[in-house]
Amino acid sequence: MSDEENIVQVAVNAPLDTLLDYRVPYALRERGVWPGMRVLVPLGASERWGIVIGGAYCPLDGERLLRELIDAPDVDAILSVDDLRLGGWLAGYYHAPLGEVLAMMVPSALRGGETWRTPDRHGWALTENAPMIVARAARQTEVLSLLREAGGALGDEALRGRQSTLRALAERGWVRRAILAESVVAIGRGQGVTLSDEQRHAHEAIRASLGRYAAWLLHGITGSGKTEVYLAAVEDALSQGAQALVLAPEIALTPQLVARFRARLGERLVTFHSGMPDAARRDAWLAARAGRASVVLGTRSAVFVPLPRLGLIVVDEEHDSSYKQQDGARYHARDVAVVRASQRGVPIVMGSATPSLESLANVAARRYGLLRMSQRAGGARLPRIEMLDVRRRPMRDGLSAPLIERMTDHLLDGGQVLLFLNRRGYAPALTCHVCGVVEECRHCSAPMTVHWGRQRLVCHHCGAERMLPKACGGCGESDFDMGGQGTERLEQTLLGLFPEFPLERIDRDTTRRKGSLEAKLARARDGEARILLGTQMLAKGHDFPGVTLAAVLDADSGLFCSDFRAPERLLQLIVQVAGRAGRAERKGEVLIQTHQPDHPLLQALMRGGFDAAVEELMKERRIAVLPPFAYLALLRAEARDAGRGAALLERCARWLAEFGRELIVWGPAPAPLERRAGRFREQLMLSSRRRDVLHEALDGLFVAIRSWPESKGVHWGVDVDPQDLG
DNA sequence: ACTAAATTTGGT
DNA sequence: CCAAATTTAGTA
Repeated sequence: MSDEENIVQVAVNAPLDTLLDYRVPYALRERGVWPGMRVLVPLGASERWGIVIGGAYCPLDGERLLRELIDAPDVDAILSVDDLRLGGWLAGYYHAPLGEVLAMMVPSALRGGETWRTPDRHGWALTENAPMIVARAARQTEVLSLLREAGGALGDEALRGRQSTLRALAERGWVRRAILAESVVAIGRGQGVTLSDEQRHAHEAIRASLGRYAAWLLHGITGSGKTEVYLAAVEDALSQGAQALVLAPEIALTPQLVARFRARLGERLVTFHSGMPDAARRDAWLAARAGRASVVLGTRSAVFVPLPRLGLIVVDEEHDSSYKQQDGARYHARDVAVVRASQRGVPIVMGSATPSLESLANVAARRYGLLRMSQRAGGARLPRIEMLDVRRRPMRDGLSAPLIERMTDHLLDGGQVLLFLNRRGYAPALTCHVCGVVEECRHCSAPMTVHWGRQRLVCHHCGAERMLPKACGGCGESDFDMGGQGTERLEQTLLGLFPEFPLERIDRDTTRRKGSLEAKLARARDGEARILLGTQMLAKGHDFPGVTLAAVLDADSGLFCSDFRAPERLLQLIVQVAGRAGRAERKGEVLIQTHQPDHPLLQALMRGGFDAAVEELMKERRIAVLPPFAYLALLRAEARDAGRGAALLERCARWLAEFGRELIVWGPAPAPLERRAGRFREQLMLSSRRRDVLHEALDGLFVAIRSWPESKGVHWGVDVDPQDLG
């Protein structure tokens, strides 16, 4: 066939399990079409975008004619061979369609028809003397930081509606008109920073591994100065002319990390996270791709930012579960980062004060090197952790008398107090005191949370809201019981107990408005707020030097939970919380309220700290054949009517039985939240000590499922290495 | 995902 | 009984 040379395989952005072949039309042949290029293709009756994977030499057998590409607007491939290789691994490992994976690797502003090589794009650029903030000019400060985040310059289209602000800034000489292809200002290497012995040791190990693949776990307690090590290693990479990729869990939650990187690396740094406008994300992505930006600091999705001269990857807080994507291709950014480092032959540094069991197991298996830092900068001491046995103690809305006493001591002593309660709202349920009916979400099989301030019931799973009922729907009486604690109720209790001490509640409900989190954190840091109350949110990566007492109000909820990772998360919370208390000269205290003081995990923690507690968790995981001693995949099935999902998974379980003892199958069982958003959810857990067996089983199973009648009308999918089983 | 085709539902 | 609603198959 004479057309052989002019046929390409395309990974179309659609949930297809194969690549599709297309003919290259006459008009596109001269310029050529090659792997990594974006192409617009006909698919059924519509048009879709895809990425060229390669040439095809053996098109469809049979006489059916291949269809032609509609367009290939770019002059060059948008994804490099390296990018395609990473995407190929991702699609295989997470069992996601290649076309969807590759689309995910490209920022949304470049996914459609807009061409990305826009010569002479006009915009605005920062000048050298632009300040970080402009006093009493929030709009100007915002524009300056937008420009800074994008690498120093942004196109007009990304700055629409800000023309008057820009004109004001231009008059003061802080911004100027610019053509965007030009390179941005670079500043020199940071100086005057002395590393401690531990930091120097870690830094030297990483430096010695530049230029080849090596994986490092930097296990450093809070305050040991991990960021300084990252910065030193990044500067090493930059001085060799390489680029660096730095991942952090929730960039919006860690402005301090961004500020420190920005201060040291200046305009060579771009940030990349989901809170940025599409145009700014595209510009940061293109700046990295063109080599104009040397360092990319971003969240999960930044793991795909193209870096032609990649020399180092850093993953901060590697244990954090927000690295796991929870929909679509359910990838884990830390694990993708390790694969990327290995494919590109560069070192990766994963840091945490509370490493995941998976990473610790990789250290034990000698796949990762361990770098430990156990000294706190400035000689600050780690706080004492104390268990508070609350059995038979009088409780006042979740606060035991000894805790209230201890809080009083610390507050009168001038200290700050930090309280954790991992449940927002007023009360976790509204129960009729007469007939016992619990107000449930109409779409989920879960009780709705009472939000007193808004006088509403809110479903924390699907977000549904309704008015607080005046009378019980079952019996008509209006005598309700609101047992249990949420942060909103605790706030009221604390306002009553300690009216003279300013309080700051930090959870998703009180930080919804833009900038309110920053404002609250600032009040917490500078000591204006004396009592800090919040959810998980408060434990992540914030420094509160004035805190002398921290308390975990309900440890038991982490000890008895159907999710096998809950105890690990509780341990991480306690140790992270401990790191927040007493960082300055004052020694801190950590209190853990529990009804289970004899629980082996808590006992181990008291006896031998984090390491002993980890050993305890490892023991349990080994016996139960759970990660890191086995690999998991969760098959999910969702259907409008009950039973159909289970029927499909039932057949899957039977089919998988052929793999024998190498593969353990649990279920099918209703998902922890059986009914969610109006659909019934079932799941089947697969576990194997051998990763290859698990993946082989999944590959075979998917081919089989598509031919089964049970799969009709059922939404099904797989989550490889699931984080939470919900 | 999107769309066209096939099948079920449902109202007069 | 036919039109609307819902499910299913296929995409090169």
